[in-house]
Amino acid sequence: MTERPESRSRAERKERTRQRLLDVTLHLVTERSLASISLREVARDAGIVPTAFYRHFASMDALGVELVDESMRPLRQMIRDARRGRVTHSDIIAETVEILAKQVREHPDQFSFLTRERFGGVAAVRRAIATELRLFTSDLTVDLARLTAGYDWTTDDLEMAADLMVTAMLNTVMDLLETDGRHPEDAAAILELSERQLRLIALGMGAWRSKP
Amino acid sequence: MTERPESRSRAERKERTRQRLLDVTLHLVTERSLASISLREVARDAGIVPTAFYRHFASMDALGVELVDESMRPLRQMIRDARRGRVTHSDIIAETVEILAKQVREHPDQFSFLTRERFGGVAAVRRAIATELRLFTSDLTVDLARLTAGYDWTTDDLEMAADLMVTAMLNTVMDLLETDGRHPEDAAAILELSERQLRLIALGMGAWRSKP
DNA sequence: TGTACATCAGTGAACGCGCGTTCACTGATGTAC
DNA sequence: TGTACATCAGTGAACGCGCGTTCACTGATGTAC
Repeated sequence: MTERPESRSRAERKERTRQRLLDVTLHLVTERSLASISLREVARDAGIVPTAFYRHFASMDALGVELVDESMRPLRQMIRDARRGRVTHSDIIAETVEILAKQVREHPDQFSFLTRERFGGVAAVRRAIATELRLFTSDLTVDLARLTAGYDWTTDDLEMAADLMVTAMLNTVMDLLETDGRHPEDAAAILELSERQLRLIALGMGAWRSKP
Repeated sequence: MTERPESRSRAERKERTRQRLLDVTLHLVTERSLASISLREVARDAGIVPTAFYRHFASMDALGVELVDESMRPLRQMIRDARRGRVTHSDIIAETVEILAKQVREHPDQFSFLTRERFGGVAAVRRAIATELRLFTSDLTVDLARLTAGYDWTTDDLEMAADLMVTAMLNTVMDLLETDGRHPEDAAAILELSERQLRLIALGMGAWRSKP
């Protein structure tokens, strides 16, 4: 009845090793860039011999691209939370920043990886992140369209505003990650700053329609 | 009368080699991150033997910190241009974006280095860039204070707005660098986007004072 | 259920390579007299 | 101006190390009969 981990199927064991490789790399990448992490180092930390790495990934770059997918999960979860949140909270901006803070707190390694490698050395990884962020901006544009229904905003203008908001939020994420979690009062100040910035953008949007 | 380069003084020759090391690294860093560039590679490209590198810098990290100083020069020039520009141009935002585009066009390697290593692997370099950017935001805050004289903006709020503008402009820089200069029409679209975003922020600032 | 064979995740030795750093050196430039 | 010595940017051999990748392998798990 009670199976010991060793008795799992070969496929399960392989999947576990693969996941360990991803986890270990994500952990290493919080302190140094992906480009400076070696295949041997990752294999060592995952408890396998370097050559066994190739049973799972063709190269560290390939692993990096997989890691983008995995790291985007909390971001996608964030969008889902945000859309649900809007039903329960009267202040959309405060709610959004709260959700952002929660996701960063719960998945610091993933956000660290994404913001760090966004302009890092590996082209394939950079491209994968850019694509995912564009999808994120897209979703936000749709939400903004819903909120500004009735006003004479063009899709292009909404996209522009969404892009600015995503930029501001990514900057918030990077600031949050730099506080290291050792100074909670710093984190609170950053979140307050972020909230004010988003509010400033929202005010700008309110004034926008009266302009040509 | 006409001295050949070989006849320069020892101090001059040393300075030239040092500059060559910095130039060569800046060029290499546009394609890969600083952390993945080797001392030997830099020495090779600069035309000296690896051991001679130590006559100029204690390590690649030390060279990186020097490079921050050097790369910040176009940014400082930008501020000077922007302040002068305000006398000659009626539209501050259009002028600012023009100046930004000009500086990025003229010094792509420096901007590439700064935006890339801003969250890169070398802690000392990251810190040096953060410090310089904070000074940049400071200067912008002073300018905003001048522009909003008479309104009831607090310094804290001005700093918040300046921070958002700097964030937006850094994002513009990164987008510009990604177009590679091969598609001038892309660059024009990015600059138009940037201008609209800054205008949105300015509108927000106009509406801000009527809020608590 | 038992047997014979196939699969394949992980092993371990070996390779050639570029790395950072040490060291004693060379020879042109600079300085003191 | 000429000579004797000091300085020091750059040289070249050497080192030990970790790297990515190859290869033939092992032995537990899976499959066919």
